[in-house]
Amino acid sequence: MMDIPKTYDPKQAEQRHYARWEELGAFAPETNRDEGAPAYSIVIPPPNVTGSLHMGHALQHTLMDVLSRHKRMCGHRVLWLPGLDHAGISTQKVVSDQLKKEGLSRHDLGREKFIERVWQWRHESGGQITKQMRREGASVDWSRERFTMDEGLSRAVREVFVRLYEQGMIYRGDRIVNWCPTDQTVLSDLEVSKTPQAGKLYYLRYPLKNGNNQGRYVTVATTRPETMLGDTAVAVNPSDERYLDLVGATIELPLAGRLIPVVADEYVDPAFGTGAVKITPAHDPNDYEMGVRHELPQVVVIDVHARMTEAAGAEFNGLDRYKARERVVEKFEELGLLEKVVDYEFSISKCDRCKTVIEPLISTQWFCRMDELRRPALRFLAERKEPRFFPEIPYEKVYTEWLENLRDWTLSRQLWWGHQIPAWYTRDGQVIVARSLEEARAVAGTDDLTQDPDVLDTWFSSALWPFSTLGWPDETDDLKTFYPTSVLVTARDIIFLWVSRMVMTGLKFMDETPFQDVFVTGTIFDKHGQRMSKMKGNGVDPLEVFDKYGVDATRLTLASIGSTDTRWNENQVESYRNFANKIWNAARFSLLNSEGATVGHGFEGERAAWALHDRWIVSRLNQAAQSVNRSLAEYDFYAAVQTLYHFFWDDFCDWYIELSKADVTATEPSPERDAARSRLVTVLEQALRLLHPFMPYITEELWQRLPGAGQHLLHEAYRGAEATIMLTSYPEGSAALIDERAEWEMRAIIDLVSRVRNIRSGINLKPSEAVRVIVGTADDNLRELFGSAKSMAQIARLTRASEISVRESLDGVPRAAARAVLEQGGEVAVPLEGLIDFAQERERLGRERDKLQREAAKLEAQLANPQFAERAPAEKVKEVRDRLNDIAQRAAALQQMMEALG
RNA sequence: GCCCGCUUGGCUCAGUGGUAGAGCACUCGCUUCACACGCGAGGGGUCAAUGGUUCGAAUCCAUUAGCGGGCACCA
Repeated sequence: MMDIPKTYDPKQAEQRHYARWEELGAFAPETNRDEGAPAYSIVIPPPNVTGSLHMGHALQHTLMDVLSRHKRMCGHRVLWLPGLDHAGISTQKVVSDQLKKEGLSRHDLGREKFIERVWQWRHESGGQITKQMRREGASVDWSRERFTMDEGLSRAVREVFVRLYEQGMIYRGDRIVNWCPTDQTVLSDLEVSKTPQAGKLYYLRYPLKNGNNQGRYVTVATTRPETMLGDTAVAVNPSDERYLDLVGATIELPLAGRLIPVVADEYVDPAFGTGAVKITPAHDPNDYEMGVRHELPQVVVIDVHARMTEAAGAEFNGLDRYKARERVVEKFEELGLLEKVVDYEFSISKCDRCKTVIEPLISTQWFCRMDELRRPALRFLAERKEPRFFPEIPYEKVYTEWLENLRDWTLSRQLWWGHQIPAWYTRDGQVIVARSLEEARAVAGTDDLTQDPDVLDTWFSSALWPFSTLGWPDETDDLKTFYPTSVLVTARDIIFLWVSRMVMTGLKFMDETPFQDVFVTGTIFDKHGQRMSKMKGNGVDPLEVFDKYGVDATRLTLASIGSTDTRWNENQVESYRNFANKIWNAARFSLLNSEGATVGHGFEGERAAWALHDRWIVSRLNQAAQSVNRSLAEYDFYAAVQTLYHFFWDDFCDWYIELSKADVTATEPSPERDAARSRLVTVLEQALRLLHPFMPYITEELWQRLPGAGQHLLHEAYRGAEATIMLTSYPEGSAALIDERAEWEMRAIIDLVSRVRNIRSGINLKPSEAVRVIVGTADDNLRELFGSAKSMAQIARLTRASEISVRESLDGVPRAAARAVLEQGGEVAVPLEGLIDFAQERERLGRERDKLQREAAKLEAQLANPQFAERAPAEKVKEVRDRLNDIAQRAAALQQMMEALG
């Protein structure tokens, strides 16, 4: 306690406390011994096992940790469950790339060996992530850590798949799908994104066959000429008069030589292009639909590698799709069938992961019908507002609209890493969906089965996360206690991919929404407003920020970001680093003067007998506590941080510590000194508790050093646990301890002190130069307040005054004095013989008076408006009238002062 | 194309009907016995524009502009 450094070193504290908390089991819900404690649970959005944590993760984790620590201190049985996602495509890609460097492909290893290799990587990479989370201070229960490929979760995946299949909601079939030629797998609609593309629109002439149409042609417009080789019709709108006579006619498809019909379909927009559309059912989703409507054949001319097939004709067979495009256009030109080519901007689907242009292909895949799943989700939102979105705008609407327009979900992926689809095929093509090979064999009556080689979309297992992690399908205690979870905290880009699907499966299998609230975090951009990304290399590494400013300061910055989109601003972190240092030094002062002090003491006896600043700080503390609790209940993290920051810095440091100093630093030991010191550490201890969910490390570090801090301070639910601030009770804020009178009185003192300081500063007085302060006020209460020996000593100390005198007015004060009007009534004068520039002083007073008069004029105008008195609430009218009186009084006082200056 | 959000001091952001706020930056003065990552005192904004509703608008409505986001099967 003798040698507390002047500067807080975050690293020290960060290294010590996390390991201890973990050892104590303080993160586990079992630490709570209160049988009746309400449960509070959060499942973490499992980070991809391939990734390292970025600032977005740090943001989410900070918010979840604040909530968890807060609720834990409130005595809830808290479970924050950590885990990782196997991230099918990404992970397979990472490991494949590693193999590539060794000159190998996954096929060289074979499926089994490859998967072994992925597991190996999973352990290395996963360790990095959990290490980072520990650094963040995340109070997750590591004993319940889950991975989406764990046996338990895999079992849940199979169970859900089988049940949905049995109910006809999962089916296998041929459909046109999004195919990524690079990743060699199908993708769901959510895994492709449309990007604008500057391209060309090619106008191709298709000659008509048939007798009387000889020599005529139809022109179609297309962005993908190479697909014409797979055309099986041309469509026009049935109401399009230009083409009325053509419906039913036959076209001789150039290059292919195939005969194809002209069909009529409402889908065609007569206003676009030529009003005639080429139809390629095998390679375009819309054409596919139209093909089904008109029973058109499907000619597959592009394969899974985006190369032309044999069906495209010998001349094109094996060509890359873009090469084929050039060739087709050349050919049309040669044949005189290329009408024109125009520049055209359109959007194109790309694979989210590798940015390859998607090739729509017809393929046999597993799908999930969403209708029955989404209906309850929409109903729960409409009828019960579950889940509740924070912020409600825009996310509730975005979520609803997506659910309303949902289409079937493509479940299968042509990968090796993931949950292999629990479907087996007999030699004669029978499909058996079962929970295990044994079950499948029993059903099939044969051992001669082949399992479907495909795996499930990663998001299929994620969709079950809130209950699969708690032991489902078994009815475990955890499931009963912690489902549904309390809140989900996540980034907005996975509301569809993940949140909505969890809601749907939760309602389907647990009959309850998996979380009451969904808090959507903001997005952190770089300082230019660009999204942070690995590719751009503009990301800020949380670990570097931790190293530079400390975890607590970073957490405070992140907490105040909350749901706001914001540009990363290091200055903010620096200012919170300074705040941490302020806390450190406030504690340092308290500890350097703590002999004889005990936390929890010093506030004995009638409150009315306490000193003003003690009543005041207790009032402020309780106001702050109430406010923080209220803010957290609404997920208003920013407000909570602001409250804590200003309570600690402004109220506690700037005023309370200063006002306590005389008593606390008395050189002679005395019961009074002990009591004052106890009060100081008691308030500090409460403040540290309030700060703890946001700044776990520094608060623990300091709390451990407080005299009298120990097990007896723990929340009763944690009785018997080792002493840690983590398990103390969170100050609720008691209305009974809020003292309006003390706050009014302190405002008067603060105002008086500030006025005198302002005067001192205005004439550049050295701190060492003492002044005389004369207060004049007709208010008995104020005279009593300022005139008490205690107050006079404190005011003198804070204003560096040699003498304070309090009177009924400033009459008789020498002309050479700087004066100011007090907000709560009365005036103050500081005699400054020889130091005062009368003209300058008059000017200063005049400026202040003018300002008041301008405001008074506004208020007068308002009162003069008869409509105002008539229509505004009486309470408001009175408020304005009172304020006007107050301002007028002050302005008059200023006027008098100016006159007194001569 | 449709839908949504944002626009507040130099910067990053709070504020959602009744006196414009914070942090940083800036100016002045301070080695005042916790802290210069500090202390004290200041300056700075017609709240994007226009119109409307209202006794009263940064706040509600409409339009416009700029920025950002989501959705969409227009070849």
